[in-house]
Amino acid sequence: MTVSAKDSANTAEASEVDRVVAHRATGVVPRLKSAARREDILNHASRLFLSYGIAGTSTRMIANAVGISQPSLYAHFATKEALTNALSARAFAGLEELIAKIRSADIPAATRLEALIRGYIRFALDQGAAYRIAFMLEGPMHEDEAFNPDILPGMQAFAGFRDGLALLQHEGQLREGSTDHLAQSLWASMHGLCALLLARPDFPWGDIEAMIDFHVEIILAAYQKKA
Amino acid sequence: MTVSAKDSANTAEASEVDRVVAHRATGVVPRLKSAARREDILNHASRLFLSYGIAGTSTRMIANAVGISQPSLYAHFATKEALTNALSARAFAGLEELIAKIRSADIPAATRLEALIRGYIRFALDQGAAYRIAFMLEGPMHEDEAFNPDILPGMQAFAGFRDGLALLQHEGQLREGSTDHLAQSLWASMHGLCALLLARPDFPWGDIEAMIDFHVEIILAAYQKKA
DNA sequence: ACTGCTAACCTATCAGTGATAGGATGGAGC
DNA sequence: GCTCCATCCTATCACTGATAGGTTAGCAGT
Repeated sequence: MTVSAKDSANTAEASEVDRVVAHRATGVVPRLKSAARREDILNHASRLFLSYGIAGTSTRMIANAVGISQPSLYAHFATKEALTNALSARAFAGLEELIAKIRSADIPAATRLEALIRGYIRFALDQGAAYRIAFMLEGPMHEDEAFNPDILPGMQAFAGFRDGLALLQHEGQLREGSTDHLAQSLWASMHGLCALLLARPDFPWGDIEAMIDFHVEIILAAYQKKA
Repeated sequence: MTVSAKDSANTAEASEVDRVVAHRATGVVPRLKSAARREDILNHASRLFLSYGIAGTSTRMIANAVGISQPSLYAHFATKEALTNALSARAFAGLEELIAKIRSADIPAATRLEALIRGYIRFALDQGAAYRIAFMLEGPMHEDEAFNPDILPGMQAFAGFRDGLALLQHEGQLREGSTDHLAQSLWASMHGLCALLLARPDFPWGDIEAMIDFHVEIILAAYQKKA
């Protein structure tokens, strides 16, 4: 499957390569300032990751899409992993913003928990590639391994989420107990659905929106303060 | 990080390579019947996956560990993916058995749900490599893609889990509603914790066993029939 | 005990991958 | 017009998964 995916990727990118080469010949792919080129790379990588997966997208495919040589990528990112982490960081900044907005939003406290949960799930499914990078890729093998600061963005977003829960708990909207335990447990419940939907889109889920609604209702009831 | 992992893998395996080469010279690595060799390969691959990850374990590392040449692996498995799937299948047969045992166990119906949940979580954490292969690797990119029959073992285990829930529901132990929705939602809740613990062992989880207990209690209450 | 066949296994090699070394070049500032 | 340096390139590396095709160990039949 990996092979066929790579093959289809190559053939699918072939026309794009031709186009880019043609552009190079006529000088249409201009030199860009570092920051702009960096964004350019991230945009193309993001699109390719969605089509061919992260492992299935080679640095050469990204470079071809951008219209530069493969080694030129390394002027902006030390490794392919750094590139994926940067992509993840950019996306997670959006989630952090969303969570902060919900946390201080002018909506009833009673519906803020649901807004947090639905916001998280929507983000994960919309930004599948970034979400995979932060929370689903093969990371360190042993728990005593050094904490990788590159995936901090995801952790920061989670911290914002936990703070939101702490506030809700203070307002009496969340059930009692260790806030850390509650945050991690709720995180797990949300992540489970997102991760399975992303990893196994071929599973017979039925109506996915209905499934999400069902799950959200159950975990809402589970973590909300008992009436 | 991938690079360092690979490097440490190579150096760590170096002594083993030497040992194997020495064995070859004296003819101590014998020819094995296909089935035995296949099990041999799976055993070594399983061990290596735990240490270096799936992507971080090359076919040459596996072959060296077994004591055969790298191409010889392809007499038993068409691709590396087929090898990992076979490994996953072997492990999931154990989960299926466990679930079937719990389903028909001579324990009170009231505690059978908890047994199912704890059995699933324990299996996922114990058989981390196999679990990753079945439910956490980058799979098909689009939901309309052909269902991959190689990961059937995981799906079969889930089917057994769903049947167990259907029985519990019939006995009045599970809350009402679509059994499929309930099974998928509960699956998601369990998977979320397992997936996060496996993917991010470097997260400050605190006492992991306590975290598991906390999560299990919450989802038990969420899916059990209301008293 | 010899022969022959087949499964098991090997070496050599392939294209593709992430990454590095070192040289070319074009545009901004004097 | 000249210089300088950020930008970008070609050439190459070690390693990966995978394939082609030849070698050999060991068992079956005589």
